[in-house]
Amino acid sequence: MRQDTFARIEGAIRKLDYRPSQAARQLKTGRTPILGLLVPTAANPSFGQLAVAMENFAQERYGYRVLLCNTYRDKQLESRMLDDLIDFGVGAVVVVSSLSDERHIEAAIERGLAVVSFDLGVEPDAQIRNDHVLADNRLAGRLAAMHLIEHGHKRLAFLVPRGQTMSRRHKVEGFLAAAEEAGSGVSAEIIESDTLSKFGDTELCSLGFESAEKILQMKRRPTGVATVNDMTAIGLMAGIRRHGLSVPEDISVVGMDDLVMSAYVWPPLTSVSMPVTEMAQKMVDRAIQHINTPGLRPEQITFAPHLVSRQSVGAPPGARKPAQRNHAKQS
Amino acid sequence: MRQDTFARIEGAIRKLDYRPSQAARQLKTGRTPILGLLVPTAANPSFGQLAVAMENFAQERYGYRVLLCNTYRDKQLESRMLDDLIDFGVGAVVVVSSLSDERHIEAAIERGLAVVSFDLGVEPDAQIRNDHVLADNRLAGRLAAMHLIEHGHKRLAFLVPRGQTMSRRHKVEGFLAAAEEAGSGVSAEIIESDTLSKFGDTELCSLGFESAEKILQMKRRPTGVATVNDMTAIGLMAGIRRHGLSVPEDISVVGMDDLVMSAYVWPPLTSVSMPVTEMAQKMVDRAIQHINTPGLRPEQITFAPHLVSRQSVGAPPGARKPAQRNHAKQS
DNA sequence: TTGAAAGCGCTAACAT
DNA sequence: ATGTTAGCGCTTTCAA
Repeated sequence: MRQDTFARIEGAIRKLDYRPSQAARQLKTGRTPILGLLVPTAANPSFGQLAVAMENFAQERYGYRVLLCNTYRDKQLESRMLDDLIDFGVGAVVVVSSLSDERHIEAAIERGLAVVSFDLGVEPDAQIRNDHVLADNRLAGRLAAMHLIEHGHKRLAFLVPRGQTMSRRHKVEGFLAAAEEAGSGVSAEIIESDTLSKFGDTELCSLGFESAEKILQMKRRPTGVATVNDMTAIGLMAGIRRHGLSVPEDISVVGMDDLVMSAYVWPPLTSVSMPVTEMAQKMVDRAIQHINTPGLRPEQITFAPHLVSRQSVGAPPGARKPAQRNHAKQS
Repeated sequence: MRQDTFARIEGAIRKLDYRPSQAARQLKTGRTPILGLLVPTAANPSFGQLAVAMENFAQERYGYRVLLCNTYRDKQLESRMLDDLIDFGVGAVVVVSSLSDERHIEAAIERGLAVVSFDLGVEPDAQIRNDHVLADNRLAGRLAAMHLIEHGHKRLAFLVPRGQTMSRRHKVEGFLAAAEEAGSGVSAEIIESDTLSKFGDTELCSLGFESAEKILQMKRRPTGVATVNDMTAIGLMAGIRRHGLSVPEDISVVGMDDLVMSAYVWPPLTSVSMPVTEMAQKMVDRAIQHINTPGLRPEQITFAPHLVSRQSVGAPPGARKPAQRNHAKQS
């Protein structure tokens, strides 16, 4: 193109301050620079962090924006959202740990949507039908158990909300496996808490809070308990205090997610940290690649978590001295 | 339309499973069922909650979806986002408390975008150029101060992050006014903390944490301090503990926002609660109304906050017995 | 009551 | 190197 033609056009653009219509462009090309993101709820800061990390990278790197949808882990809503996104011309979506049944997602894939599942493993035998980006959740469970065991705990427990996701199941498996391997006298139990409302992820704190009673009433009360996420762990610690016991003196607690806030609560929460930012970036990369190269082969990409040790884990009560309980309330 | 024609069409729709293209529809009608939402960062759970409340209502009530953008309170980013939203054909946007300068927002309004400002007051003399939905922040500040005063505190302080927003300014004004009115021996100071990074809202906790030192070194150390939000308050409490003092025995703390998590931290945080859900719904209502009736007159709508009393506020040290400090660390 | 056609603002393919 | 044109899939208006 000639210099002056270019200048002339530039001038016109400026003068009319012309901005291309995305709608028209999309109608022509069939694509729109938007990525979908389905999370249980943005009110849970761990998903909030994920959303921010994705939005940031998608924008900086590819000029894509992110359309955020809260699914409340509701299958109905989820598939309506998927449909809507397709109607908007969105080409790729990141779906965060829906409950295990994926039929509605497969339907969306059939209709041409590229989907990247977050934190949802694939059954060993099953064929991978779309990308999966996830933390090594078995390792996460294992890290939690090992940390507790290293501190001398023999009676472990793992607290999970009722709704099963694959990531939760894997965490449980890893936790149990590590306890088993520790052998001699180490026992581990799974405590399934009831979720009442469907807005499960907002009530994660209260769920942990209420589970405290259940745990404290067990005949062989555990001295070290892990939870699937930090919100639940924080609620659990509050519940334990409410019953007059303290963390970690009476019961040690380890969470998962390593929320920013977890370092500031009392006691500072020991937690299994997931590399959220890297995972977010990988998901965006994959999503865009799928848009650009239709036939792309689905992959499963796993990231390793690591444990961040703070002060919610200590020695079990009576580790040295003969068993003796401390009823002093924190204050 | 005749019965059978209708049936025939329905049948075709089903058979081809036809779904109208939003892009084409938008190109024709000039509108798209999407609302924009600009927040400092979705990683801050208070904005996460807001986003959820809006998304929920917009979808249920009007069939609109929400496009969430994280601004980091960065003017540059903010206006790029506004431009993008206009290009996408978005008709209305909710903007959460940008720093005071609103020129870029006015530019967007000029270009036909309807904007609803959240938590951003209008200067008394200034003309209202767009909708404003906000909490009565002066009242919020006042409630915090009064609560402290009722518990016998004489030396108050209010902790604010450096970046000025109108809502922060109003909180400060209310706080100061209430202290003033209490008269006799009640003093109040403003402590402005430095924010280092531009990602201010993610680091709110650490900001509170680091401000503890500043507060504890004051010659006439305050016994009751309020903060602009719960994240900062939680960080502050952690900082106070770090220096060997406890909340509320040595220093009482009151936050603002009343995050779900605030009830579960230790000590449970007393906080000024804003009616987020109602505000979110009002904003969506206004946004849609602006889209449907172009000439609509801008309004300023204020919601009253209320104080939720928990355990982070107590009597000042030495209220009964002669001054005596408690150096016991919580545990 | 139904069918036909114009045109929204772009992009891609083609003609100059 | 530049200009022209068809058509993406709808809605709206007008004709039958």
